[in-house]
Formats: sequence, structure tokens, C-alpha cells
Amino acid sequence: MNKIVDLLNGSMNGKIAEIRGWIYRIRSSGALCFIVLRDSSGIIQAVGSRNTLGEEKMKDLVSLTIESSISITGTVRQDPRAITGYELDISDFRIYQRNENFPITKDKGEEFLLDMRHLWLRSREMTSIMKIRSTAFKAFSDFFYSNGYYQTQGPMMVSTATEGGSTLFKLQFFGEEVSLAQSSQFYLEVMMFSLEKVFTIAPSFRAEKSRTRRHLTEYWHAEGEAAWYSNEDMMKDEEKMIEYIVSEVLKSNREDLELLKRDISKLETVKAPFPRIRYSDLIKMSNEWGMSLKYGDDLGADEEREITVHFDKPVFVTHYPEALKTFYHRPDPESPGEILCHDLLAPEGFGEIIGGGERIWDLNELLEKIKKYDLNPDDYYWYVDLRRYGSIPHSGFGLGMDRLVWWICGLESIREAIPFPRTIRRIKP
RNA sequence: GCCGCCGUAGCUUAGUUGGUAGAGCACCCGGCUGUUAACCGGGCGGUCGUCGGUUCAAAUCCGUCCAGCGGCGCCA
Repeated sequence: MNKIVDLLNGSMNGKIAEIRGWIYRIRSSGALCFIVLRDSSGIIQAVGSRNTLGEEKMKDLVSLTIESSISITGTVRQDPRAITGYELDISDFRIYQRNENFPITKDKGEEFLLDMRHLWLRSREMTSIMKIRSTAFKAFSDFFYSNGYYQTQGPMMVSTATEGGSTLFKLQFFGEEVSLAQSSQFYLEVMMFSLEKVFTIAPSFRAEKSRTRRHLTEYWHAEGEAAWYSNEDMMKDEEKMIEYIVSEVLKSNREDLELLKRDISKLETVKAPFPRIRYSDLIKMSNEWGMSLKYGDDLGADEEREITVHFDKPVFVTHYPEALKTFYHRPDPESPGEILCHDLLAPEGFGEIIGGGERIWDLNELLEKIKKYDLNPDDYYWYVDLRRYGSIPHSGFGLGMDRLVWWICGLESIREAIPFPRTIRRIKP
């Protein structure tokens, strides 16, 4: 048994091969029939002729439908007329399943394809995106493993909010109301006290009623937390991590990027270090670029888009005003009113893919912040305990893996970057 | 939550100043020895999202509800 990709490099030319997979295209012209077969490695055209196969078998072959499963034996032959440069002269075949008509044909709308996602995932576009996604997930883990981090896991059913109260998915837990995790950050902070440097890749759930091309209600959140790290230390790991993931995709998925018509030159410039811009400086710069932002304004999606087009690589925005971020961020002792945090904005208008920074590690400072944000300290007793017993400076980050894949692939919507998107109006398939 | 857009055959859609619905794909039948989401001939397929209103007459104008998409906010 051969993989299709192995028939396309010339080494099998003139030899007998057997491949199996699914019918990607089928056309017949009387005594000839052309089948483009697909497997996970690629596509190749196979040619059946009545003269070779006989009337009966030819009829069997010609009447097959898109996505029927079949194995084909034949002779590999180089032919410029074939879609991938080589084709297979069919000497024999075995049908595994003869399909009813496949629901997906050409000219399908986005909504229909989302309903048929379980079948649309077989398309060449989705296959390429999923291969790139696989590379990205592997590269993320590999990077942190080789930089002294341990992989760990937090719970997905939680009783504590990380960010705020309004965006939680509630569910019943033996009579008690609990919620789905919005982030594993607090649990990573716990694990940090034994493992020092930790990372996780887990789903996060947000019940925000977002209706944009960059939001999912269930997304894959890649988070890290590192003991003794400053904000700057954390950014250094992150930029190397992003550079590594992009370089791994460029190495392993060049053909996939080409199939997606991604401008590869836009990815080749993604090399550390990335620019770091303080929020206050960004406000000044943005006014030179014609935006009317004043200190204290949050960066909206339009502003992010406008900012990122001035750079050919991702850019860190640091030192936001305290009021713009949540309670656990550590204020900068050297710059009152500002916090030691960073967002990473992906270029070409894709915008925020990482949020991170230094965490408050002083007990009283944290307790004051909890009070100031009108939160109940009892809900956070274990998080507060971390500041009670051997507290240390530390930093962390959260990366939206789907947003990363969305940007690397240059996709229209983040829904294309995940196999089974969950949005405000989609829970199937 | 706020703002905008859309809904016509299984799918993608055309439909003029209101005059009674047209195409491509898919599907079925037939043809074709080099097709590239082939081509040629024939066939099947519509409560024009729902309910109501205006009118001699509504896919078209008005209102309602339903469904979807996008933008903002929130964030990754």
C-alpha cells in the first residue's frame, strides 16, 4: 500500500502502486474515466479505460460518486495532463463504499459549509489548515519543553471567575452552580510553585455575545506561567516561541500555505525581537498616524488594525494604564498608574493574539485590588494563599491558538482555523 | 447589549417603474478515448423565510416575527 504523496516524486514512475482513499473528482468520457483520488497526503489522477477493465468493471467505476472510498492498483506514469503531474493507469480496484450523492458540490455558501463541517473538513483547504494547526500545536509544546517548562492541566469546571462575572458559561454541578473555565492562568500560578515554569493548552469558554471574525465562544488557550520572570523576561520567551512556531510551519507546511494562497513573504519576516511600544508612546505615535486617541482610551479593533500595518512583524504593546486591565496585573513601581503587562498584536491587521504580564505577588497589594474591584476575597482564597506562602515575582501569558492559526494561514474568519467552531449561534456539528 | 445587511429550486443566484418566476450546479436518462469542480442533448425540481397590510394585481411597497451574516463593545 502506498501513500499518494509517494507517487508524486518520480521514484515510482513506471512501477505498480496501490493506493486507497476517497474520490475527490470523477469524470467520464465514454470509454475513459478519470478519478482524482484523495488521501491525507495529497491527490492524484487515476485513469480507467474500458479496453483494460472490460465493460462490467468500467460500469462499476464510472458510476461511483464523490467521496466514495476505494483502493486502486495501477501503473504510475508521469503525465503533464494530470493535475499533480503523475497519474495511475488503473488495472484493478476495490470499492469499500459506494456513496449516495455527496451533499457538498461547488458553489456552496459559508453557512451551508458550516452545517456540513463534518464533511467539509475533507476539503483540501480545510485539510491544509488542519495540518498547519497541528504543526502549530506541536511547535508550541516543543518550544516550551525545550526551554525548561513542564506541561500541566487545570480544571475546566470551576467555581471562580478569572476575568469577570458576565461572560461565564454556567452549568449545574450536583446542585451547585459552577462555570466553565475562561482561563487556566490561576491554576498555572498554583503549579508554578512546584514546577517553576509551566504551560498548558486547554479550551477556554467565554459567553460573550461577540459577533466578529476573531471571536469564538470555545477556543484553545495556550498559557504559560514562569517563576522569577519579569514582564520583559516573559516577552522574550514569547517572541522566540512565535518565531519558532512560524518557522516550523514554513518548514513543514509550505505547500499548505501555497494552497491557501498565503503570502509567505509576510511570514518570513517574523523574527525576534519584536518591537516593544509603551502604551503612552503608542498614543503619541497613533496621533501622528492620524488617529484621535487620548491617554486612557482602550485600543479598539480599528486602532489595532491601523497600528499593526505600520510593522512587518508582531508588536508588543506594554504598560497599559491600570484602569484598562483586570485586578491581578502588577503595577509598575517606576511608573505610577501603569501596569507591567503586554499584549502582542499580529501584523496585517490581525490584532491581539497574546495577553500577558507580571502578576501581583504582594499579599496586601492583591487584597486591596480584590477589594477595589468589588470581588469577594473568599472566592479567591486559594489564589490569595499563593501570596501568603513563599510568594515570588512571576509572569505569564495567554495565547489564542485559533487566532494564531487564523493569522498564520491568513484566513478570513477564525471559524476556519478550528475544526468545530463554537460561536454565539453555532453548537453543531 | 448597540448598529448595519441578507433570506427566491437541494446548493449558488437573476428578477427592470408592482403585471403572475429564469439560469448555473447537483440529480435522473442518453452521447463522448484525455478530462482538469469537462463537454453536448433531454428530463426532474419553486407556498419567492413567517404572519399580516396596501393594491385590480406583491418575490417586488409597508409592518411583524423567525433565521443567518457582518461591524462595535468585550477579549485570546
